[in-house]
Amino acid sequence: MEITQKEDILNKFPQFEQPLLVEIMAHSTIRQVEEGEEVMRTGQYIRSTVLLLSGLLKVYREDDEGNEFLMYYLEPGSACAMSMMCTARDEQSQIMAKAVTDAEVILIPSHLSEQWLAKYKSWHNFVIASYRQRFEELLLTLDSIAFKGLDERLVFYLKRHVKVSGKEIRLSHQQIALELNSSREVISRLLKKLEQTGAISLQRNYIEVHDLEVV
Amino acid sequence: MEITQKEDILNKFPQFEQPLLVEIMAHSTIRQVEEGEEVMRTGQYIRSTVLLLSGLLKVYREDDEGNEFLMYYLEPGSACAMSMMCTARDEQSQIMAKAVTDAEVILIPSHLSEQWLAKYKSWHNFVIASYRQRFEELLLTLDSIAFKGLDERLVFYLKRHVKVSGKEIRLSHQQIALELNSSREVISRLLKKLEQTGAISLQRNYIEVHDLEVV
DNA sequence: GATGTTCAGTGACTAGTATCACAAAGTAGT
DNA sequence: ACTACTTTGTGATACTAGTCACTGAACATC
Repeated sequence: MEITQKEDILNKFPQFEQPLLVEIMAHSTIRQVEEGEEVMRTGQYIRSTVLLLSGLLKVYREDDEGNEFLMYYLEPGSACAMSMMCTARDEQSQIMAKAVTDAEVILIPSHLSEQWLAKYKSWHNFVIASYRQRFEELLLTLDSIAFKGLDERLVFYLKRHVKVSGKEIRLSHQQIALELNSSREVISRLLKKLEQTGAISLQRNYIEVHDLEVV
Repeated sequence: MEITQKEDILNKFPQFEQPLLVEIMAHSTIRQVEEGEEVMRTGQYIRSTVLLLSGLLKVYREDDEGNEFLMYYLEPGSACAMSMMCTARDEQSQIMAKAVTDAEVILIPSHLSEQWLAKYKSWHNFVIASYRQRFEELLLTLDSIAFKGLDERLVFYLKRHVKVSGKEIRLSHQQIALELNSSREVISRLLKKLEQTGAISLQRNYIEVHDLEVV
């Protein structure tokens, strides 16, 4: 069991040097997360750095009235940037993270991930790269909300979905509306339009993406 | 001259340990920036970490059509998080930064700011804290765009302005409209409404904020 | 103080999105 | 196959914000 897990970690994080992998194995815990389960909640205190080993997480923001919007997805081999920034003094999470599929996460105690920054070059690089990637993805999300109409945002959303989980999207219009902080009817109408151009085809709880570039 | 500057730096960054201040003095350059001047452009390669010594910078995002929206302000004693993330491999800036007032910035060569992470605890903490603060501010901006109407966004904008440069706001409606990616007429109407509630009073190129909490 | 320029105020219209109400289609359980 | 439930489709309506066209006020320059 331990050996398989270690190999798994090595597979997902090949850039880590051997001694770091050993430390990860020795001091971190692996947690199984079920589809739909919340990995992190707004306001929750963070004591661990979260790495994703398998599955898919969505990271999103939620306001007081329960509205939400998607920030980005986390794929295996990546880390929750928020959990890395909350190291030192028991800070609170500003975001929500939920498992889109069953997933496995590695939890590394904050004080260790802090130490490793100085100790392991590969860890340090990984952390900086994670910050940067998340920041950039956040900027893309921001752009799409600030500058684009809902039609373009929907296309952007679908494209992102295709990238992380393929051309067969199993979501109801309601779920999509929620993640874009819009309403079901509007999403239905826009999807219908996309179907008419031939970019996608629609069935119940199912969207098949043909070509979103032509739109 | 050098001595004054060194004391300035110490004043703005009291958390830095003495040897670090010495290094900053020795290896960084100070650049005077005039009001309205661009400190950083989207797509520009970044070779320095930027610290703000005096004045006020606005950091914003711009799209292909020249639309923009404000991400946040940088005040003296803070750093451009983007410039810190672009260390290693000559990355490009994703953002614009412009001087709102005359300003002085410290430019630290990227390779040094990288080294200092391991060498100086205070630098390391400063960098992490900067990431976190910018990330949080960005999330607030994102919230206001995603969840709120323009009226609330305007109040949010005015509040932020009061925080960084006081209750007397010397801006035209046009400039505000630009930063919120809206149009002049709409901003004029919303400001008028705020004036009617007594929250602000309006004159040409001038807004005096009385109390934005009541709104 | 006449003139040109920038800034602000306002009404009319339009486009995009949200909301409401309801119908139709698909799915699951019995 | 009947029922209950979920999902999708669609028209009518309302609201927010953007656009256009124009007016008047404040300021600068000469």
